[in-house]
Amino acid sequence: MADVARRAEVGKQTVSNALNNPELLRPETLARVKAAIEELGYRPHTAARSLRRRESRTIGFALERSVAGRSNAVNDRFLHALAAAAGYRLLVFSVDSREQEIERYDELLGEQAVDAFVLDRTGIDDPRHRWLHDRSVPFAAFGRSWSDEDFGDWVDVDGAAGIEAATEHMVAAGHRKIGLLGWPAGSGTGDDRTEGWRRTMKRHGLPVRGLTAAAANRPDAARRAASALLDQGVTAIVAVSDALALGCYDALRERGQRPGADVAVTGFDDSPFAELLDPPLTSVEQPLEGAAAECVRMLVERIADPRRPYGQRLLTPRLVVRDSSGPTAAGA
Amino acid sequence: MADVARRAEVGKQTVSNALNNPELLRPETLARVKAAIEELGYRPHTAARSLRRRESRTIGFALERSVAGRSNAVNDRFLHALAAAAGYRLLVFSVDSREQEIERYDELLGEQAVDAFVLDRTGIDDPRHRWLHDRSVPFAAFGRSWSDEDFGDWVDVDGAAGIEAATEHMVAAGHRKIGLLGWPAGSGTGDDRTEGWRRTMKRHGLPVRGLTAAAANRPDAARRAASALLDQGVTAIVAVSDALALGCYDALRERGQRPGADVAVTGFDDSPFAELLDPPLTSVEQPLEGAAAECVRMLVERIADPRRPYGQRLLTPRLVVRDSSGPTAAGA
DNA sequence: ACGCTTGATTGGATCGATCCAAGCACGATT
DNA sequence: AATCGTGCTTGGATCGATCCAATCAAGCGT
Repeated sequence: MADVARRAEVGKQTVSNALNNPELLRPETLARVKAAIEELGYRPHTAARSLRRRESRTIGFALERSVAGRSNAVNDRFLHALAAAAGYRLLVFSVDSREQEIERYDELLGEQAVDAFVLDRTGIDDPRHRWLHDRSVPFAAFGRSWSDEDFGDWVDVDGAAGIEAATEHMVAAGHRKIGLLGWPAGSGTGDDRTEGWRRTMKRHGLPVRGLTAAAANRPDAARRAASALLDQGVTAIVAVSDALALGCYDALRERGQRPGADVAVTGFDDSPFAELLDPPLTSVEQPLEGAAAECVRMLVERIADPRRPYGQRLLTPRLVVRDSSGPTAAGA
Repeated sequence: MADVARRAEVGKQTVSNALNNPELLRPETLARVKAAIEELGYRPHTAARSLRRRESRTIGFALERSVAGRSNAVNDRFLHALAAAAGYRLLVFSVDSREQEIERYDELLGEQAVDAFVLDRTGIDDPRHRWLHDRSVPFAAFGRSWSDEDFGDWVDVDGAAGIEAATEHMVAAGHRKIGLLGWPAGSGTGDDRTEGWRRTMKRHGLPVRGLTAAAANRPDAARRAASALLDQGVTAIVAVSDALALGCYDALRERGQRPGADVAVTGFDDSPFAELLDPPLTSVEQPLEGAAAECVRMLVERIADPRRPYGQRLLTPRLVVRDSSGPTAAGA
């Protein structure tokens, strides 16, 4: 910095102002300083700046060990968008469990290596929210806070609205007997999505009784559950995950039928394999980039004003229509 | 730190030594300092340490924008393992192109925010290697350096060995006419994998002529290519990607045949959906954790001794056997 | 008992950028 | 023309940990 100051024939403080409060400088001086910075390729030293400012301008994000069976590809786009957060760096650390995650929070905060955290995969009565709240650490969660005391800012995808879009799509294609393939009751996410189907059916005066089945994301269980729905004579199945939709494919093939042609099928998540299937799977795409951007926005606002009330935001996902849900209306 | 020193009744330098050169302290003093650190919950300030030591102990990793069609789930496990690198932090930043990636390198190095980089998805004549090499920036690549001048340390998965394992598995099950479903020639990775099949077939004195087909990772192209192989009367197909294996599934079903039962199929990458398929897909699993660990190991060694010769390492992947490749030997 | 060596401990200077308060120049006002 | 005020610029102190050189205590041999 001293070199830049000398070259621009100003004091070092003026260089600092040129970077942090450019409006304080006379345009002419500012230009001279900027030129010197450019010529010398000067960049402020991160550590020195953090030390003096008492902030790291870094966001921490915990990467949990991949859980088998649970789709992790979701993280990928989200992470990319998070990393693109303007003005902040992203420090990624890995944890094997919830408890370890909080331990690492403690470490990183103690070392002042991060200013805030972004949380992922929130659970029921997630201990992280309270821990961070109690210490007034800024954080934003991707995934709603499933506890009664609604600590913290969060963004989530409106699963009900996503399934609603899928169901509407089926209705518009002429289907009337539309089954829902869900997860066993009790998971907040799954119940939320199921509710989207139920309310859409009711709005259209369509039947819901006996038209739901549930299974975990395993191929055999999903196939059996889908089979049970087909036994009810449904002409369309809305699944709450792509893995479950895959079970529908299997169940249909078992009967010599074809997804899309004989029975319409939709999934959820728009996994990478959705477009690789035959027929390609219609699925609900999560707005991960939007969610990441919203997390960062909330974080920035919270850092600016730590006392503002907590905010929440639901993002509406988008239905990606492919061949598995049509093109022919099967309900004629 | 001053507080800790006061509490332990020593000078601040002694506290520093307790952390960085514990062997310099009398055991008794060390214990007293450690106790004080514990009681006060003291943690060294990252920025201050970086400033003085002139190193950040942070590794940079560029996350490229997800390319549609290309599996990104691979990154997930790799990233987790990278983040677990002992003694180093992981700074993730996002880039949209190769050129932008180098720009960001320049920025981060200028700010002294990172000490080294880990590279991913290396390409032919990758510009990053030379750029980093010219500036003597420590780096390690996941993916071999495909250029003649072999700049840089790298680790890669031995694709040929992986396909070899898959092919051997087929041979052991009694198959003799084993087809290879590859990518169009010209991709280093694809050609390497194809070579693994060829050499295994030759070693066993099995035919290779007319038993290869190629397609990109798109469902229709893959299905047609797989169909061509089936026309040749193969009893087993080794595919160089899971997406291509999916094409085999489709081609078989078109003929009323079943993967695993009628014709054996294997894929590559062990994508999350491999075990969701019906039948579950036998696939070659990449040792991503090992690759990440090896990258970090190489990086640490290079930082310790910047002049040591560049090193390379090939890791052998593991075949995950599921139902698509058996259980019945079809070659009888 | 004394000096000497070894080993642990101490205070002071330093890394690079920012904050603070004081200084200077310039233009406007009377 | 002198004074005042505003706005830009300046040097000095500071953030927290580490490096350096000097000091101090203890242990050993003579």
